[in-house]
Amino acid sequence: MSEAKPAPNGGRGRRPGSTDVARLAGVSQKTVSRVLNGEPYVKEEVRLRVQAAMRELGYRRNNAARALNEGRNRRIGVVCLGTALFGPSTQLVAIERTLRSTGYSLSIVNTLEGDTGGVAGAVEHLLEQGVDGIILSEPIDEGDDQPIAVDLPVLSFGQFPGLTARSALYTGGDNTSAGRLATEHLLGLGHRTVWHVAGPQRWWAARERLDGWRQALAAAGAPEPPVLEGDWLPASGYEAGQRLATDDEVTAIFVANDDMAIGVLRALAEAGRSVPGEVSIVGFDDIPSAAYLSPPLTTVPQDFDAHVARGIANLVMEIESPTGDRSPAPESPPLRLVIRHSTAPAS
Amino acid sequence: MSEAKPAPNGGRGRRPGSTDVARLAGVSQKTVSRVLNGEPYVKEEVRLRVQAAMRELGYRRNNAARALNEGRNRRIGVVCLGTALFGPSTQLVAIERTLRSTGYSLSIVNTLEGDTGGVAGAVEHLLEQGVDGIILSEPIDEGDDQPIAVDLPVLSFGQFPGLTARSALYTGGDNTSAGRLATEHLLGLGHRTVWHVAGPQRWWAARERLDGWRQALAAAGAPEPPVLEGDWLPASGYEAGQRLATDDEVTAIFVANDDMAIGVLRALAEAGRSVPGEVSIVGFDDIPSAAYLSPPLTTVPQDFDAHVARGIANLVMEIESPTGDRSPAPESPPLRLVIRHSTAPAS
DNA sequence: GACGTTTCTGACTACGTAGACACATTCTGA
DNA sequence: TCAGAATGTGTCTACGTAGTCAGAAACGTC
Repeated sequence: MSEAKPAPNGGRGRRPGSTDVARLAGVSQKTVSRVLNGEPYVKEEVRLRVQAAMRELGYRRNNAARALNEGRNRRIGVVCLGTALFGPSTQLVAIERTLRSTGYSLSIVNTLEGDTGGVAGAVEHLLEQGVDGIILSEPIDEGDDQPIAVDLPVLSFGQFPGLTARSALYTGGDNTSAGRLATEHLLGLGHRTVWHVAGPQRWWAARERLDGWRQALAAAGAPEPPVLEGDWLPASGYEAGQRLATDDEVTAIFVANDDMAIGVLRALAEAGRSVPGEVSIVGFDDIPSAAYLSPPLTTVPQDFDAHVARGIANLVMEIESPTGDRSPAPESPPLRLVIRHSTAPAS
Repeated sequence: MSEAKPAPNGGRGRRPGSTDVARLAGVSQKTVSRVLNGEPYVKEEVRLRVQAAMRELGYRRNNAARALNEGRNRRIGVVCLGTALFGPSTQLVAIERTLRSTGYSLSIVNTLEGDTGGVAGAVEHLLEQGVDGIILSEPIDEGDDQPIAVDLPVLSFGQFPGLTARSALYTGGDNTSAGRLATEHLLGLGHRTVWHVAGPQRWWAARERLDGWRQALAAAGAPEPPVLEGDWLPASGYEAGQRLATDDEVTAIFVANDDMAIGVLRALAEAGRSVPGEVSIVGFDDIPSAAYLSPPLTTVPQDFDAHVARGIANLVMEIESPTGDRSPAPESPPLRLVIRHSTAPAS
């Protein structure tokens, strides 16, 4: 063979390392490292020479080597659920934005249905990548989950049963209070009671919203109608709406997210029951289209940025100086209700 | 100080490495490596002993070391736009699913508005992480972008001007044909012409859909009304709808995504113009709630899985055996139109 | 039983970075 | 002028994995 022995990398002559920069600048590799990390005790003239050499070679620090040397990757893994739902998607964007400002990189893994091990499998995948911390984006409780033990800080947006971690942090919007708020709004309009189209009860957020609804009813002494459970999607809201539409007793419904509320609205419209004339509806999330539905939807907006920022701040702190402390009780951001035209006083 | 010198890692006595496994199993580190990689020429009995030792120590391969040794990270970076829009979110989920089956890990970076350098900055961030390939999820053309040069394979879902890469791959749904399809449907119903509420023209997908609309009009000899440009969100659709509602000539509208179509529907409803009685509307995306709007929306669904799968297959192939070839002309998956109740024959 | 395979195992090494430490040079103050 | 600090630079090394190569052990064949 006349060809040179193949380089271990792609084939293009090896990417330059700090050694190459050092040679070009006429200094030692260690000095290059110093310049790279902005350490003191480098003569200004040398610093400039090294920086010029870096630019000339198109040098870029090798993160694998750095990670190996330091024993950490500056990387955080997020376990998502593999859906394009508004809440999870918005939260992921917030996570990325927040994380980037901390200097950590972001790996994501989805737990797909039918996936071996579900969350456990996803976590394992992240551990193999060598992440320094893990975020459980939408903790769900399948019931058949095997317990998960991780020797890393874990941030969970909702409580996750069966999780043992080096330190388990918890943050999240206060779904319970939000559910209570939505229900109280409807009760305050004079409705005898409020029906509830819940999210899938495997989801922590769905359970909390239901709890809030239940609390509000109990506090008002209102009877608690049977719960209808959907899957967050409009189709399931539509089905629930069809059933509720047949019952004249139903005058107020709290739907656990806006997408399902769209389905409920449609079912009521088809059944000829006017909103808010005969039935009042409150949604949850305040998706961008909520204001443009027929009628515009009264709903509870979520402040993802706030609780994501708090959670990640805690997580990063825990990674960099492990205390093993639980995160402080999350002070919830102020709750709001956006009142539009899908709710009206009981007739 | 009486405490032991701090270990370079978090503090817990160092994570076990292949050397520790080797010691426990009474073999050399290299043999552990062989077992780990399923290489032949390891006596069955030894293999079992090593595997037992791995389990006992909770051994997990150190990926940083592996990456350093191999000169590649088995990692692909995705540049997203930092929105929770349906299309991008759905596509990201599809990317994760597909990528995982190839053995690559996924890093994501958003290009936030106001971010230094936009796409260029995001790409730089990924390069620093040492990714082996890059995906531009929603290529947009800001006009003021500095050109981007990368010595890596890059997969772009839409053409990205100013990109120079080791090999630039391109895949994407055929937005042009889809736009034509939507427009032809409306023309076929007897409408004299079709108005268009376009997406932001910085987006490749938005430009393509507009092109398709234009082509269909031209082919039918229909006059081309002025284009209204939105930002994908319902609010912008609402504004466009308000303007269109005042013009009795408007009997058919192709809206570049379903979210904006929701806004258009709302504006028409408020103006007392019935859909589809007076005005027909076609959306794009087929979001889950499209079937539950009032009226249920006729729309063009996108097949993300198909083009993501094709694109990533090409990208991975290009990473593992670089040919520098352009990807073959993408054979588009069959286009569909979901006809619901927002379109009707012209009166 | 001598030879050649095939199977199996280990020693040594590179990968790129940054920490520990040694040493040289310059500066400061008495 | 000299001790001692402050400043600047280089050498050596560890980090954990897997490639290269050397060689040992087991097997078959005439």
